[in-house]
Formats: sequence, structure tokens, C-alpha cells
Amino acid sequence: MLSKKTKYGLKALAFLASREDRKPIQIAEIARHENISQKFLESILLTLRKAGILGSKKGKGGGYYLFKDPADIQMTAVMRVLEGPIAMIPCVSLNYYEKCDDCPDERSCAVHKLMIAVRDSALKVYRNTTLADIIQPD
Amino acid sequence: MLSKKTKYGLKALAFLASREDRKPIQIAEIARHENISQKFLESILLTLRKAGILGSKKGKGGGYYLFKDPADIQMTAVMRVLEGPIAMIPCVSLNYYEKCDDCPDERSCAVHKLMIAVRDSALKVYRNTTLADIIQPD
DNA sequence: GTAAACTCTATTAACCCGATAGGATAAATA
DNA sequence: TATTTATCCTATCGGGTTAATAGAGTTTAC
Repeated sequence: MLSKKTKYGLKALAFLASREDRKPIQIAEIARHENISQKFLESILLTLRKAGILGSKKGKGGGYYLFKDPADIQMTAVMRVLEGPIAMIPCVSLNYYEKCDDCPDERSCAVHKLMIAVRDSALKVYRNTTLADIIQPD
Repeated sequence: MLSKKTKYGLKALAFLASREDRKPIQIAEIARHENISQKFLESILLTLRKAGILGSKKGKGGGYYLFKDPADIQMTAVMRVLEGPIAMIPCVSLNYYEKCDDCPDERSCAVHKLMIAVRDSALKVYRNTTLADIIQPD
């Protein structure tokens, strides 16, 4: 399941990207527009800022804004920050590899094999999709 | 994240499929061979039986066995039974569709769009992979 | 009829998620 | 410099899910 954190984060990013200007938008406005709990959104935007995807400005006239052009923001980065590893199981994770305790031999593990295929297919989608792509109407 | 339920279920299926004969195998033997808590595995195998993927035989000499040929068991079926819907969010689920409360228009929703692509890529993998495929060595 | 094995329900502990609260910090402006 | 605006950060909490365990019930082979 996609977490609400990721869902809200994506929606917020899409909202920011859909604005022509790059002026800071306040949390409250994003929350209102996307029907998101403001306090929860606050923590999500903070995460995205720490990950270098958003910039922020404090004080009056402050808010959040995209750091890069939407076409330069890959879904791989966004998903990793919000949802965590793209792999469904640590033993096939590129960035967070971890061995299974119970598995004597990865090469002959059926789960491993299947999950490699799933990971690769998801990666392909995330790598080929940018923020610009998902705000376009069909 | 892949649940342990799914992981163990897949391992058990792979173990059953790797046996040449189709005689019933006891839970205890599968659990031992795959390093799985026997009681937990018990409930998983029961689920797979109710879903028509496994057959069982009670009493002495009983156990679980594959109902069909491994090449006829698609991962779509297994994943749906063990892990649930393949879609990461109900609004893009083929079999368990549900509208988001907060989303005024699906067609213009960035999350929707991305998740459709992810779902399709996962489906492609699961549909093209059978139990026979994942027990083969590379 | 007895032992072997699946069936089913109930319970538990641990963990994670979504949400909220409250104050600290920083910037703009008058 | 005082005030207002808005982000920053930590802590907490309820509820739900997951993984695992326990135990009694039922069916079958021999």
C-alpha cells in the first residue's frame, strides 16, 4: 500500500509544479487545496526539503517551492524519500541491501528471483517518469 | 514491503513445486526446510488451500500438495491471495477499486497517473511469471 | 481405536501509521 | 526593535496491522 505520506507528498509536489511561478507557497494553502491535514503535511514537506527536493523560506511571504525544474525531478528520488526503498524486500534492494536470516542461498531463492523482476519493472517506471510527466493531462 | 506471510507462502509453494512427485508434504517438513514458524505457516497454507492453489489431505500420510502444474500457477493469483491487491492504492485497483475521499477528479490526479503506470508494470511481471519460472536456476 | 495430520478460533506482543500539540526558530516589515 | 508570519522540530497518542503462539476440534490411515 502507498502510504498517505507518499500520496500527500506527491500531491503537494504536483501542486507546486503546476504553478507557473516559483514563489514560495505556504503550507496552509497547499493543505487547503489538496485536502490534507496541515500538520501532517508540514512534516512531509520538511522531509522533502531535507532531501533536497524542496526549498523553503521562513517568515512573512515564506513557504515551500521546488528546487529544480519539474522535468528534472525523477520519481525514483521522490519515492525513495517518501515511501522508502523501491524493492519490496531488503535482499533485492539496491540502496538498502540486507540479507534474509532464513535464506541459505539467495541465488536459488524463488522469492529473491521474483522480487528482482518486480523491482526492476518498478524502477523502470520511476526512472522514466518525472514530476513534469504526472502533472500533464492525458 | 513484502509481508512475511507472502514471503513464506512463496517459499512453501516453491518447495512443493520443486518436488517431482505430487504426494502430500506435511507442514512440519516444509517449515523445517524453509526455516519458518510452523504455526504461522499453517495459517498461510490454509489460505492458499482456500484460494484453490493448494490441495490438502488430512490424517496420517496427509499434507499439502499443488493443485495444478507449476507452469499453470501465475504469480498474479498468488500475490493477490497472499499480499492483497497489486495496485498500491485502491483508486487504481482492478479488483478492489475504491475512490479517494480527498480527490475531486481522478483524471487530473498526479498520484493516480503514476500509480496506474506502476500497477501495469507490476501486473506485466506477475502475469508473465509462473511458479515454474521462479524455481528454475538462472 | 489410536496416532497422525490438517482445521479453526482466539489471543498476544510488537510494531507502524496517521494525526495532533506545542513550542523553538527564523525572517520580514513597520 | 517589536511584532507578525511561517517554517522547524520533538514528543506523544490511538488505532490498526502483522507475526507468532496456543489449544481444542476434526478427519483419515492403518
